[in-house]
Amino acid sequence: MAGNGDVRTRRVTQREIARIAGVSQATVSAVLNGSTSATVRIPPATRERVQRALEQARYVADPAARRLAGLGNKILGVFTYEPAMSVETVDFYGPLLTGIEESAERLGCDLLFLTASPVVGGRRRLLDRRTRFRLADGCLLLGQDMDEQEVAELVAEGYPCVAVGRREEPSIPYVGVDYGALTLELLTRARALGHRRATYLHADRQTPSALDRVEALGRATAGGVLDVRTEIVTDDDLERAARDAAGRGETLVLCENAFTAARVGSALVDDDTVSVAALGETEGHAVAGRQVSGFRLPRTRMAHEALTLLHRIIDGEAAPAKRHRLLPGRVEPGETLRAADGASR
Amino acid sequence: MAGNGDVRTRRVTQREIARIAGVSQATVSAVLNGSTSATVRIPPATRERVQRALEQARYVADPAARRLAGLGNKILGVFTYEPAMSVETVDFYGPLLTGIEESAERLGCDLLFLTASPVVGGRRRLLDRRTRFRLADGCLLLGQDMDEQEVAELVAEGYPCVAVGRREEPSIPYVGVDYGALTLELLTRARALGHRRATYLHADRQTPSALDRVEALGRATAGGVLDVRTEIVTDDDLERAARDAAGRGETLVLCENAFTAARVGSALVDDDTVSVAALGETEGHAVAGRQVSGFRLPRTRMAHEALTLLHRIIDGEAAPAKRHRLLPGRVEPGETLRAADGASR
DNA sequence: CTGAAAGCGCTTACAG
DNA sequence: CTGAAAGCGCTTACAG
Repeated sequence: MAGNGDVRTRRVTQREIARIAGVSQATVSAVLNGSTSATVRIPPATRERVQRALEQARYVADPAARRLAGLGNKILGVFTYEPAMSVETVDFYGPLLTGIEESAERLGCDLLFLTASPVVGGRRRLLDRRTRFRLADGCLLLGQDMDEQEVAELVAEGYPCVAVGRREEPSIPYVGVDYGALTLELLTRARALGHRRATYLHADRQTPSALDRVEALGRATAGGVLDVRTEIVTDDDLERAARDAAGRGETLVLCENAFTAARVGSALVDDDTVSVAALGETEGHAVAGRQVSGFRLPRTRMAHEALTLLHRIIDGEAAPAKRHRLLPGRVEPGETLRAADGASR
Repeated sequence: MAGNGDVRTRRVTQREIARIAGVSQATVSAVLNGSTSATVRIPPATRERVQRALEQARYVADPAARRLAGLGNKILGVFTYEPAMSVETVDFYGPLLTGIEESAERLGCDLLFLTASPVVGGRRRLLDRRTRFRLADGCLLLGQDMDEQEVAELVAEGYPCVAVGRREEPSIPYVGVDYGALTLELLTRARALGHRRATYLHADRQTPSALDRVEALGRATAGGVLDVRTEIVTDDDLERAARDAAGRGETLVLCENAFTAARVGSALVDDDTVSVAALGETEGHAVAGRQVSGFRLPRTRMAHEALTLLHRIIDGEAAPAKRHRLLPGRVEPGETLRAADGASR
């Protein structure tokens, strides 16, 4: 069968090293692994002889064999529910990938990107016969639209995973961003600028971080910070909904992300009485030359923390209580959130 | 030893499936592998029973065991001599990564990024005890500054590799860009615009593609297309060398890449008599709002072709003659290469 | 201190 | 048609 042929390459094994050094294969293994067992103490002379043979023959352990024998390989899996390096998604994934690569290098780990997993219904299947994450010591999970049940199964089996982004399912370790705190901070700022009533336009996604934002808006309303109406809109309805909000005399339209905020901003560009802000990363997004107000998310750091957490879990060093982290972000004041009276900020 | 502990997770094996289905483990393997041997013909009834057990127990083959048993794993290694996903290098590697991910998905392969290999003297070591590319069926090699000898050793051992970028060492398969043809095309264009004498400022790197450019310039000079002087400059000397060229009455300064071209362009921005062009990718580079003249390189396609070639070599399907490919690029006319008389193009 | 042996999960001739 | 057996390269108790 093509693509499945014998790919063994002639290479140096421990047996060969043993022959050269005049010891047993088990001794070579012991030298390599720093004499694990307390009983095993190899005399310096033997050790050196083996080391020399190792160097000379350029021995490299076969990771498959190590793995099969029950050892870790310092390989971390990366599972993305959608392509991560494509032109469309690089905005979101790019900073994460930067952090992942950096951390992997620092931790001395290789990265297995599970690009082969079949895409069913627009997202990759994690639990599939063809998914090979088991070669990795553990796996990082990236993507908005994650099947938490699947991940929970994996975790229950004892396989180390860490999600990037908050998860509901309590068994799943994650590193996310504190959208609740960011949302509240932005609203507080809006209030200081004179805003009293706002509308949040969203697509009603049920991801944890989407829910965090809605929940924070509710708390802000209840707490008297700002009176926020929420409205579920489709993509086609965005501009209409924004104009309606303006018609009701609201002075602020909040959007789920920079893209929708930019569209709303464009639709209201002639209306100085309405501000716009996104409850998401807005770097590089502008309306009529004005930086969109919103958040700065520490994406590279998230990746870094997630990989570090994964590494700890693999090492059995992460107490369950430390498996959930929300990192703080920063509010980007931007230029589309202005004073409520229409004056420039 | 931390980080090296037992990472086996309790999982379903063929033996377990065999027990459920009431057959031998070997039969399970035969069913899974589509009855390779001609002698093996499993009756539909048995096959179905096994299939059901496989589904029900969510069997996933252990890639390490498959590998050890001599089969391919559909894992392609990616070795980059420098970080590929960092902010500094994403310009160069980004389009390559896009192509790599796409192709891997299409080929049904996972990607092993060898981020763990130790960096010695500013670049990653390929042949090192810690390098785990052997887990992959083959390996893609990315980076300007490649130790061809090392790679040749790997190839000689029978390990499938493909380099991105032309290589001198004839045993190394590669997919590169035809810098020679691009350089000639740009010079021909310059001649049509009235240029007769130019200087090429370069750092005297000895990479194959750097040499291709110099060689093409030599041919162009010998062939009477354009009289090109070449000058080796350090980074600090760039502006001085460019002004000298102008002083000698040359009308065109050629640079190695868009960054140096932009610097030269800035230094000569007041001098309408001197044009600037880069013998490299210039997308997104401008001087005083003018797109830098140069090349458009098919980086995504290169990655795609390289991965496809690697896949073929692994399958034993690539005739040695087909292991070297130079793809055509496109000359980007840009706005910094103007008519030699200083008029706008 | 060191070697022989079992076992990790799989494939692949080879007997029945 | 199906099972028993050897072997891939490694680790790890366990005997000597």
